[in-house]
Amino acid sequence: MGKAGDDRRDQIVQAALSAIATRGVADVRIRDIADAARVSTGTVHYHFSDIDELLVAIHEMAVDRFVSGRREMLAPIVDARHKLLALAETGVPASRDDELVIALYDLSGLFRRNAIHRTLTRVLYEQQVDLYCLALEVGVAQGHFALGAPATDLAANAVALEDAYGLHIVTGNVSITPDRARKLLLLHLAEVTHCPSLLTEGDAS
Amino acid sequence: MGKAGDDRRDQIVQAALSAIATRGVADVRIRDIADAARVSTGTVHYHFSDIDELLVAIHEMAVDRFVSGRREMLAPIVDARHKLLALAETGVPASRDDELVIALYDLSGLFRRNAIHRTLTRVLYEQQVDLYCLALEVGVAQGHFALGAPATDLAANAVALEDAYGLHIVTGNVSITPDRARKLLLLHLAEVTHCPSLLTEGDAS
Amino acid sequence: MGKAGDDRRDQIVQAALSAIATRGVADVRIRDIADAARVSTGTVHYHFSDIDELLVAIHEMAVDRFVSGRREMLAPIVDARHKLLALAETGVPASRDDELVIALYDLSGLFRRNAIHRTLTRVLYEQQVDLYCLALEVGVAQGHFALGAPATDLAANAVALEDAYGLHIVTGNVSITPDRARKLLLLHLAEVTHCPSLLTEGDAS
Amino acid sequence: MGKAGDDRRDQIVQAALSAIATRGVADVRIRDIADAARVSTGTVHYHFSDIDELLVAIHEMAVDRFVSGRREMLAPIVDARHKLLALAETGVPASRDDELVIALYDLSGLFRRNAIHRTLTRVLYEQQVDLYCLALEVGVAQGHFALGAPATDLAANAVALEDAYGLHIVTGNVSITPDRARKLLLLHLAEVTHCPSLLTEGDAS
DNA sequence: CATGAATGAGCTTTCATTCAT
DNA sequence: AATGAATGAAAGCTCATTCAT
Repeated sequence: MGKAGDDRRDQIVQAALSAIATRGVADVRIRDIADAARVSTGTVHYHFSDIDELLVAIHEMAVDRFVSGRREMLAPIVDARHKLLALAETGVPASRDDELVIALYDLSGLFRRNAIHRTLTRVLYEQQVDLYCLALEVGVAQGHFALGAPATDLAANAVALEDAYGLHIVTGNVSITPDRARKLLLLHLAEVTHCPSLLTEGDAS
Repeated sequence: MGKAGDDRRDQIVQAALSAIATRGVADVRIRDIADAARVSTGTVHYHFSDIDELLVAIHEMAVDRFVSGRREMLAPIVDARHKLLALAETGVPASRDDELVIALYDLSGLFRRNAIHRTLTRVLYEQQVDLYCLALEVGVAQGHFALGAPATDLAANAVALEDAYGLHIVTGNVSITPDRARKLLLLHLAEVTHCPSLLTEGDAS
Repeated sequence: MGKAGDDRRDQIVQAALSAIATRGVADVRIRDIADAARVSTGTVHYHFSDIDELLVAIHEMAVDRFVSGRREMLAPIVDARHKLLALAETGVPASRDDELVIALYDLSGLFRRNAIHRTLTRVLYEQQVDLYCLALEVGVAQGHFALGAPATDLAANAVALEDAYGLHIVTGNVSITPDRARKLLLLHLAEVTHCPSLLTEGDAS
Repeated sequence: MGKAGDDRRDQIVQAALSAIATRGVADVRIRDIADAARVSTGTVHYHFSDIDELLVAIHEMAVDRFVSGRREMLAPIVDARHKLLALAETGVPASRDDELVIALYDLSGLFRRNAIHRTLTRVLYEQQVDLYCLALEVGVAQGHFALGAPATDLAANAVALEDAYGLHIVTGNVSITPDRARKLLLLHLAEVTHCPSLLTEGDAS
């Protein structure tokens, strides 16, 4: 019983993510979401009492998926340099059509409506920082990296770069292509870790 | 006649900026803008036949003001280190209530509605990059900085940091205070310019 | 089978009466009735193909219960003065929470939707008049009452007083408490029957 | 400015009264009211932020009109017997189509939604009692009436009869015609004032 | 028989837009 | 130029009703 209901909820949330990526939070209508989920508007309201509840659910899902996605990707990698390369690879949206990333930026703008959006945005940020932090510290332990500042600070900057370039890419800023964004991120990482091989391998990949 | 009309237009644009900062683009209504400008909704329509025209005007004004503001601030400063410090100082919103910055982030999200918003966002970005670029190159010429990568790339990263931290600050992410954001930005600048004095003076200020 | 089905019908009708008393006919939803009956909305529809059918059933039950309740109460009483006292006692709702009475007033307002509600309201009224009429005529026969007008007219007025005060009580008119309503009704009865002992015994009870 | 706006408000309230009398509070829609007032639904909302605010305004107007109408009618009448006759004449709706009375009964049923409806109903009741009270006391002073109970109690009963018969008339109870209701009310008044001439004159009118 | 997820017609409400003043 | 009352299209939301299970 709960299973089927949850499935339908997930289906709607997933459709809503897509609808938001397409139209933007400011312009998305229940009907767009219903259409994308192939259900009626009544069904959307049956599962979410109002639109804000749905928006929160979308934001939660998006954050979850982004966080767990990267964490799982990172876990099996042993060499910290490869961890960092993998982070750089996935930290920048592959294209301006990355629905998850587009929605994440849009939803963060709802912080005025509901504080949960603020919290989710902050949690997402902190999780990303933690991922970078871990990779940096492991790299130091492995003797690959030498840090000139606390790992936390360097990690914070790395995530900030991801965030900013991600925003430029999804808003279609032609100055910033995914490739260039990734290169600039690696440039930063190579510099602060004093590990030039990041650049070489980054190019190679 | 044109003069008075322009004044009224400016008044509305300024009020709209404030209204957007308060309610968010997604939720702002003509009525909010009219209220903030102390005029009627009819007057808003008299000066802006459709709302997108108004949003573009706001975006243009915000970009203009931000760009020219920083440029003028920077012009009289001779020492590149001081230029950089000044950039770092003003590149991060002083508080989460910085209406200009809040509106700029919000308006960039309208790129789907009208390509002008995309262009304006890109122009803003490039202008900021240029400012940093100039400061870096002057610093090299003055013998204060030694760059390990093209000035453009380093400038791009600096602006990206500004952008990301600005977004976190205005959305109320408590992990990122203006002070910490400024410190992290300076950390980056000191590292890539190999000019540690940026940190010292940054602390002192 | 029919037995069990009738039980379920009764359960729903009873729940609906309660739901109407709580929310008012104007605002009651099938969902409220289903909740009160501890069944699903589907079950309500299974037993009552449309809502008006249910409302009629509720009205019928309420009228039946009210009429038969008073009739049974009255039957074993011999002395007409006690009959009248008993009528006065039960003719006024004991409190503003009397669900049966609340629902009866509310349902009478549905006369526009379905003429049966009009008929039921009239039948209820006439039955009450008959009860008073009988008591008055028995009292005359017993030599306790002397009527200055036809028993029907006096009975009509008595029921009218019951109705009006009942309405005030259930709508929460603080000017009219159950006690005061009963006293005013007895005042009227004592006067028209020229039987002052009604007042004395009324006070004593 | 206020004048025109108030006129439009009054027009809508008046139309709403009519619409409620026609369809019942439970079934009336904003569209019905807008149609009756010959305006758009938007205009109704422009003047009344929600439907409850409008319902309260209607109730207030109905009570005002009913109270002041009877008070003005009564003022110039000197003889208390004529006052009473006039009250009886106007206290019972002339027909089941009396919009003011229909609406008053319907609106009193909204006490659950908003306590103002309860208050208004009570105020209406008390005003009517005051009117009867005055007439009774004047009659005593003029030597026409001899009361066997406090004027307040007798007045309360008179208003209760009005209320009950009014309700039966507007709900279309064929047992109770306006003429019969008036006769029964006068019967009561004649009895409690010990002034049989009320009946004679009542018949004559 | 009973359920409750799903539906969609129909309602209230919002709000950009118009226009007489 | 400026107003704000009025509009009505468009949106969110409610809820009676259906139907597969």
